[in-house]
Amino acid sequence: MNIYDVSEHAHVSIATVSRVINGNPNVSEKTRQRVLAVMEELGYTPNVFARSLGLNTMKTIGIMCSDSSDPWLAEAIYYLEKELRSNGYDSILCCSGYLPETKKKYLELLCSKRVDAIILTGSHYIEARPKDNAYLLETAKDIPLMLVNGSLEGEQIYSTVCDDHAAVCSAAASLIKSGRKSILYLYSGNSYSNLRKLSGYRKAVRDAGFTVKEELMVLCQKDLDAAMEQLKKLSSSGIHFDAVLAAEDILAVGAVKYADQAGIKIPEDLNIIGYNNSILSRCTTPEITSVDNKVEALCTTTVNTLMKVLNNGNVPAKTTITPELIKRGTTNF
Amino acid sequence: MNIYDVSEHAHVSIATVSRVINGNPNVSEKTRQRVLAVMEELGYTPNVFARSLGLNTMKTIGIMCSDSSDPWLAEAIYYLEKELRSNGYDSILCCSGYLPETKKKYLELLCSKRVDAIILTGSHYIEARPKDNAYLLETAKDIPLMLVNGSLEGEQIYSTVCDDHAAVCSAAASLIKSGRKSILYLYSGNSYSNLRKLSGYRKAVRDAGFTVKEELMVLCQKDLDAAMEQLKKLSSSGIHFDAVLAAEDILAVGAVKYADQAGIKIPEDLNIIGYNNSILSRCTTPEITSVDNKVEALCTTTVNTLMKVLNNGNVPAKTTITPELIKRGTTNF
DNA sequence: TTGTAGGCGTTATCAG
DNA sequence: CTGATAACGCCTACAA
Repeated sequence: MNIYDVSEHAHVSIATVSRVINGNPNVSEKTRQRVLAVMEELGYTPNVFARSLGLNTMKTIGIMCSDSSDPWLAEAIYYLEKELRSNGYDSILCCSGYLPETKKKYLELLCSKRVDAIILTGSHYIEARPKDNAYLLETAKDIPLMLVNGSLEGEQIYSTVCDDHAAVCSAAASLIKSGRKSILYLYSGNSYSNLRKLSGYRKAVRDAGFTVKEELMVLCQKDLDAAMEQLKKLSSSGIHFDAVLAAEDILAVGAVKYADQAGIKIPEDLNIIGYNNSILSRCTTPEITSVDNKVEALCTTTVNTLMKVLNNGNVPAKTTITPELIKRGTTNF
Repeated sequence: MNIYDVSEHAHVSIATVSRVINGNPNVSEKTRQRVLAVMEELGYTPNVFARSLGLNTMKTIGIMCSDSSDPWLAEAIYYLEKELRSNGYDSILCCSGYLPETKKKYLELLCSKRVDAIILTGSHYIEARPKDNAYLLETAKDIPLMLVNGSLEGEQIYSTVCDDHAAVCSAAASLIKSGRKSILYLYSGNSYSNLRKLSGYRKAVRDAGFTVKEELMVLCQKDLDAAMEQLKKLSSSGIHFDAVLAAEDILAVGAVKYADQAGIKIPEDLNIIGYNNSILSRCTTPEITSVDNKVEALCTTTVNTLMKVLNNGNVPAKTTITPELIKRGTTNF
């Protein structure tokens, strides 16, 4: 079942059938109707492979992320796919994990599939050392690269980010203003975004005239139990804190459970702020104050930008979105 | 940059280059090395579009789900993509929403993309009335359809399901055995899976010699606040219950929060069981006893079956996986 | 072991 | 407005 069959049944050439398929106006209404009728009758569908070969595009975007089961990334993927599809694009999903080698390998794999562009979702793709990002610049010579919540400068690289630095800085400032003296900063990695958040924390502490204490900035696995254990250990080793500012909601949940077990009152004796405003922040009692970093806005902006790029439009290399602090029961300001 | 360029530079025919690309043994080692060197030097990558056209396959599977940001579906997608990729297949993601028309529309869309098979993820694709599933049978005439946690009989349709009926039945039985008299069953839809769960609940109640009360089987939006409000309303309207068996973890979280607010003690005065054993079940205090319906096993089994199908192997039309009750703090058995 | 030639199903360019 | 024909890049008999 191909274009020849249709052309035969409709008594026209394949060129005319092709014109009908592609909405070319240079076809008489009568012919168009006849061709459409035959296509319907034969149940004909154009072969996308042949079309791709000719046009050298499949109208498909690669969506890369480290782990699509992560709630934040899952939500991002949802919005990206939806937005891309409404623009007529398919999405090939590719979970790369967190290792540099596999990230590179999968990026190349996706490229070899000749996708029209690749969206790198989440902050895990940008490393602190420029040389670790070199492969991205290399890939971007071939196809556009879109970063969601990551930032990198380069030809054909477009970033849409949430201002994590400002968000953490302002959250920490709020805690300090409400009387908190020792804010524990809990984070789970050294990605660019994590470092930006950390620097936001440092700034807020300095701005308030306090000294930044190394022992109050704690690296911890991105895991509920790990966070609880970490806090328990810190506390019993004599480190005092009256607030926990977490770089991930799941760590904040760990903080709530730690307080529960230790008999510490929230928010009276301990304030807690999470990050991402995910459903996790609403499962605990009290519910967790959390930074909403606007997944949906990040994703729709990314896709809009991409569409302009693919249409050779002029677009900014970087768009910044402003996060918002959602106040709930774990803080008292 | 195509196979002709490579053949020229390597002083061989395109057939030989093609053989090297495809690992055909009928090439002298010397020639192979020369060709490989040229490919490397030119940075040649085979054009997948041309290849797809000839072979009539892109080695791509369509993954359909209603909403990829749902935690359970997100996890399923993660495992599916990973497993497919390790078998050399790409995944095109397609979120269809919950409406019958859009589900049908997107299924056809995916088909027109000539994917090798479609995986329907989650129980939302099977409706109670056979006529509502007719379009699936129709599609399966063209390509294999794999159901993850849904079951339908038909040519080229393969189902991998978790025994939801048994799981709910046994969970309810455990509650009854531990002395609970009035178990409220909270669910959020009328999909095939939901109806199976409900019937498991009914069975357990009947088996225990109790009468099944309609007012104890409550339909509720799949939402935290909706669940809380629903329970509050039921309670104040005089309906008594000493256990909540929820068809979704998020509903169980709602139950915990309801008890918190109403000053009801868990598990002494109220038992709660959730479903899916998602991270949500670990965020509350106490943590929620939940049915683990084995997402990973469901997904790897599905992909394994699919691979056999695509290799014309003989495979069962239906595989059932046994769920497991994970006991935590919201029950006392 | 290697090369030649035909086919996969479109789209696009011309010529009419 | 319509038709013939040449790409698009690869795979694979078949021939040598």
